Amino acid sequence: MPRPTLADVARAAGVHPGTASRALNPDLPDRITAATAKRVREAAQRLGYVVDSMGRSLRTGRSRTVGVLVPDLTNPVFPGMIRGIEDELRAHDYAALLANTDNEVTREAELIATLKARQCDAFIVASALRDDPVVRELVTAGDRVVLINRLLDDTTASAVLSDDQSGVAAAVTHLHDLGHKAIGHLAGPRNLSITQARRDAYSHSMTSLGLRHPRNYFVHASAYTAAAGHDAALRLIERSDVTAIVAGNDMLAVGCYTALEQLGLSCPKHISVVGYNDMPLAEHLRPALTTVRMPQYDMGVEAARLIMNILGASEEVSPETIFVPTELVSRSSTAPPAARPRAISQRS
Amino acid sequence: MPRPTLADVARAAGVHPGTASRALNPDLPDRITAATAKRVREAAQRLGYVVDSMGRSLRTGRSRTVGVLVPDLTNPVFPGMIRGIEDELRAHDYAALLANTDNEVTREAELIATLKARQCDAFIVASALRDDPVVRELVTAGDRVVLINRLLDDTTASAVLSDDQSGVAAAVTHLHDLGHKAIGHLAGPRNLSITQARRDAYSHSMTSLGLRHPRNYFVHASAYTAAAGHDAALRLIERSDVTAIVAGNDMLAVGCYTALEQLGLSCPKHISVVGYNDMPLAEHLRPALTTVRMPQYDMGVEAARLIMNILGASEEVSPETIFVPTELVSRSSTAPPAARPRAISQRS
DNA sequence: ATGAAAGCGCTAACAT
DNA sequence: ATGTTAGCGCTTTCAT
Repeated sequence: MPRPTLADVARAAGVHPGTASRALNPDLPDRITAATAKRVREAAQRLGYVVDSMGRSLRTGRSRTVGVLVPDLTNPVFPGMIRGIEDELRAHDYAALLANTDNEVTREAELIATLKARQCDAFIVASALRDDPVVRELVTAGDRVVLINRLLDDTTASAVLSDDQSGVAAAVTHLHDLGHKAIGHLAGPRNLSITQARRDAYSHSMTSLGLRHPRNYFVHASAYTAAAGHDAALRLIERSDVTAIVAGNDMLAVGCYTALEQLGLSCPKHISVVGYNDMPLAEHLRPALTTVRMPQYDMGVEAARLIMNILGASEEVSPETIFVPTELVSRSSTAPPAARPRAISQRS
Repeated sequence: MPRPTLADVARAAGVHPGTASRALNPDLPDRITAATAKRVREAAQRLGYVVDSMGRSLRTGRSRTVGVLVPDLTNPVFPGMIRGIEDELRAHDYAALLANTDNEVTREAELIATLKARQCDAFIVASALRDDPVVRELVTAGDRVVLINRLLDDTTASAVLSDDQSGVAAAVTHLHDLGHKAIGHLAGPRNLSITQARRDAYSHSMTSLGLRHPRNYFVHASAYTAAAGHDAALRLIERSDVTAIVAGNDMLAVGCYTALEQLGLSCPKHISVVGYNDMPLAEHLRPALTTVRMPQYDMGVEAARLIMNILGASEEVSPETIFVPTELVSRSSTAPPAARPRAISQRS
């Protein structure tokens, strides 16, 4: 026997479909007798009825679905956020439609089109570039959008961010407390807002501690990956006398590790490294990575809450930015500075 | 102006909606004049028309959506698979609806109900327990299901698996070639089919190499996590004289690392460790993990292909099992055996 | 080859 | 408080 329909339930309960609908959606204007409501619910239960979301969506114009765009699911930061998003959405009877953009704007555009075709009510975007044309279009066109771990240049949208200012400050201060003066920064690619935020936070922290930070103390990696971090770390270490590195995220910190290994240097003996995010497995790297913990799950939850607020409001709500607090997790990749050995083995 | 509908396109092209529908879905029985087809397509293009999948689904009874159930997105094996699934599905104009089961059967049941309500045409399940009642129900009820990296006891369903037999054999042989005789196995939880498959493969490999493998040479971890692996590895090392461990997956191998560290032993000096999966970051652990690579992305692609075949067929297709080949990746966690130091520090 | 019309399952406006 | 009715956007059978 096929899936029971609302009409089946209504028939079984001896009422009309409209009544059955109202009985099962108690928050509607017109109320229903407790008795009939009960009868309908029981019939639904007995037949194993579940609403057909297609029929409902077609009628209401809303799908109770939120599109979630991430740049790369294999980056371990995102799964945590997604869990948070999913859990919070489900609590409101919404589902997440997930898509990878691969950091490609064209793919992002394509996916957004697909998601719109599937009638997503809103979008949570973790993949936005600073000048992302597709996402900007989405925001300016009045679609409901929440950014997560990202911002757009020149366009305000609701967003959930970690408090990079205090996070980076904690990292720099931690290294300073250990006795480091020559602290470098391995920044991510320029086209992401977090890169800029963390770099500014680095400069600001160094300045307020009275530490020099000449141009050769920081370098940009071409992506937030271990490989790009490796290349950039080689440049940073060869061109400067830094005894410690604040990496833009944990994957870049991993790149520092492999660069140090290649140069015959050891962490934290010769150079200390601090990451950012506290991704899964960070504590299982060797040395265990000192890093700034970003509450990924909570960020996801907050993003979903923002979206639910926006969807629940009858009028347009003004954009809101939520900063989640960070926490320095001190492990084994940081130690007091020691002299770097004279001869650095050249690149292979 | 609101999203254009098919009627809008039809009007713009000077045809009736039915004709427009046929023009845009070229693989239907009745063909259309090349001229009108072109006219309709151009109108659609011009207006920026995208089909409303709700309307279509309501009419056709199919949603072009596949539910994907994973036990835990933060386990780094799954993102790769999901990427493969997504890419292949999208090539056929299908979307994936993703959900985490958290390894809880009740949550799994709930999610499947939700996904059914959203009219998923099929399911790809990476979360099935050997005796999973919910998934079994799905299979026996005739729903379209493909399992990935999992099997059910007593119920045949289409599945994509890694070739554990040869994968584990490669690991054992590798250790044997290095000179190890006392090779232990750190297995996963008993309620998963891969645990059983890998354990059987271990026994079989040991036997065919003529190696002893008494009961104290293997132990089950309570979950495929680093913490559970840690506990089980302590038991294995304390109760046996193994000089090498084949771990059920990479997370368990990480547990071996921390257990060894706690015991004051070093890897690979005192004990060699081989993982399974070659998850992201495996090469960035210290020591870099020797492991059996499982082509996660390809497995996802294969699972999606199976589903597309099943969905495309007019009749019921008989279940098919695809084994993907594995490859041993030799890194730094394996080396020739050395005597284990006499005194093992007791557990803290 | 195209037009006409019905209907998928649901909800909301209107009627009682 | 409940019944009646219309229609969301699409596909498809039937007619021409």
